[in-house]
Amino acid sequence: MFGAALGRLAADGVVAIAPEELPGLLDQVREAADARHGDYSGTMAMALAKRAGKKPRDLAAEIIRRLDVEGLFEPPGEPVGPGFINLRVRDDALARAVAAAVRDPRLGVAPVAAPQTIVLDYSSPNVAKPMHVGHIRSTVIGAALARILKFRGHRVITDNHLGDWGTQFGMILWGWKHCRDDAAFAADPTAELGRLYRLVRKVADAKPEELAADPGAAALAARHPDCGREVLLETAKLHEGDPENRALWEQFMPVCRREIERIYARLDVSFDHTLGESFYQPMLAGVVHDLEAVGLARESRGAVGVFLDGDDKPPLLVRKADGAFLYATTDLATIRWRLEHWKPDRILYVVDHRQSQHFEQVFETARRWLPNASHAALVHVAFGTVLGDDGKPFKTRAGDTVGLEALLDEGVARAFQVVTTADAERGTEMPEAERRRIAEAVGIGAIKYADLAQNRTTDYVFSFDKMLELKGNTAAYMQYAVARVEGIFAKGGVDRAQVRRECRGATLSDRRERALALALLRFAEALEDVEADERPNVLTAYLFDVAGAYSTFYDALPVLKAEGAERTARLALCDLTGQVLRRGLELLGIRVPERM
RNA sequence: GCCCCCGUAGCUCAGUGGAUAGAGCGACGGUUUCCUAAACCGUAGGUCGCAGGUUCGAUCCCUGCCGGGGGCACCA
Repeated sequence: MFGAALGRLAADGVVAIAPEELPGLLDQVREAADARHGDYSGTMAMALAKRAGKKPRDLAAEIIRRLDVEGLFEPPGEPVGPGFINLRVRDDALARAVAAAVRDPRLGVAPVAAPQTIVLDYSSPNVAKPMHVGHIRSTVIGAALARILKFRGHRVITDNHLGDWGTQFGMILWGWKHCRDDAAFAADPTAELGRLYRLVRKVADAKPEELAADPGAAALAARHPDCGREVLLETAKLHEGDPENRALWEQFMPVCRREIERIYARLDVSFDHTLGESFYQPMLAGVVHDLEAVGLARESRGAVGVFLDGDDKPPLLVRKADGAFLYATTDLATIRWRLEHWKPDRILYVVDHRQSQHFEQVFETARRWLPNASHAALVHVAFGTVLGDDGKPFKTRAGDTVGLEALLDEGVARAFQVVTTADAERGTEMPEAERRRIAEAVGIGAIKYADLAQNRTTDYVFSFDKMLELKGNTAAYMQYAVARVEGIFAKGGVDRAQVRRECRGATLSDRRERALALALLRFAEALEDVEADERPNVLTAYLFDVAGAYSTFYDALPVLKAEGAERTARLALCDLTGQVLRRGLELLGIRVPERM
């Protein structure tokens, strides 16, 4: 619409506009900052005025003169302020859009015009150690992005790049050989492997303050002063194909996998593929060889590295002096394999921001090494560190971290308390089994939401109290809005299919109806913005907006007691609200109870 | 020493070129003969770290400085 107007503007010789700057100018039509100014406003007149040799307001008037609002907007009035072109969506257009969206399975969200193949790499825990709170961000953000991109119409391939081949297995192997408890392993293999990992890690690191706090580890460290080196030896033996270590690895892997699968099930997280580091192990020697052959990598101080920025800057090491490969080697092998087998347009890595330099180096190396790498966008979707209440990083290696499962349990337990209290006060007498189900959805939803709602680039202060708060900007607020929608349909015995059929268009006489309708129809914009910079918090902000608009609407206007077309129209708004919130939460990986 | 990220209301954080900078929590004050008050409405609270620059316009872009965090060859 504006494109056509600007085209006519150029054709009429008012101002020259190059075709490539058109998208930028059209981007200058956006949601108005203040509802009093209308629904959307265009600001391109100010940008173009100088070049046109006109006052911004006069140029805005020229644009308005050439604007065909196509029945969607009220004809714009005079330019406002320095040259804003304010637009208000026509009520009848808004009403028709609501009627169309309410019976559209995609809720008015058109699939992208040019679908891409996108590989999404997220979660990627080290399977030898228990999952803890530090794993939640990559897992939850990655899974949400996967669902959103898929819904947008892309071909999404999710891949869990498991850490199943590194030094942490050397620790378990060493522990198994020196201090295993067979009875404990028989009873609970996961717990025993976890114990071994934590114990050996302390002994191998031999940090005085840690050992002082753990007499058992200290005694072991005293007997095995060379533990650190021996652990690396065990790792190297595994990598070289030593039969004993290989057999133990085969024995441990299913145990470790079962453990993380249980947590994924509880988080509603899944993957199309789980190709861990071990999968690429047979290709690593070839990777180093290739890099050397094309002159990218060379030997230095016994190791082999890729020197990207001259000899002064640290290289990207792909082989250690002892012959072992590093995670850079694996990452490069992974990129090559993915490009070859999946031919993606984009590969997204949802990984801690502390690894940004690593990814810069790996991506740059891949681009120089693999000709087809330049056709794919390699993107590090970085997120901030999970901090404790004290503001210090939640380090796996620090010892006493919160286990992920214990965290989920606590969230659910707190939610159960709230559900039970609310139920008692209200006298709804929900059976305990239902209250447990609701608590699971609300508790885990709260934890996921707290993570997703924050801009991923900033550090994330983990706090039970904050994430389990069930009021305000939380999953529970949205879930509650849906429950109130359901309440209306249940109470009124209303047939939703009939409402969808019969709705000819919402009557939008009240500003609160109008605000809700407008918010509901911006779903597609929100999802588009999420994709633009891989930020799920754009979607949480949007859903919070919708839920807020609905709460205001719900509080002020009767639905079931309304009559005729107005009743149908309000029911349609309720129905669409329920559908948008449900779909939005589903895309974030958050369950929605029928009532709460 | 080099590189990256962050400094916005008492607290936790959105917003990243546009009109009077927003939300949640906390504080204070209102709303329930009415579809779930886990709600709604209102009030108070800000030199957007500091200083320059670019721009018609800067919290947002550039430069410098101050403060905080992180990373910088054989862990991942």
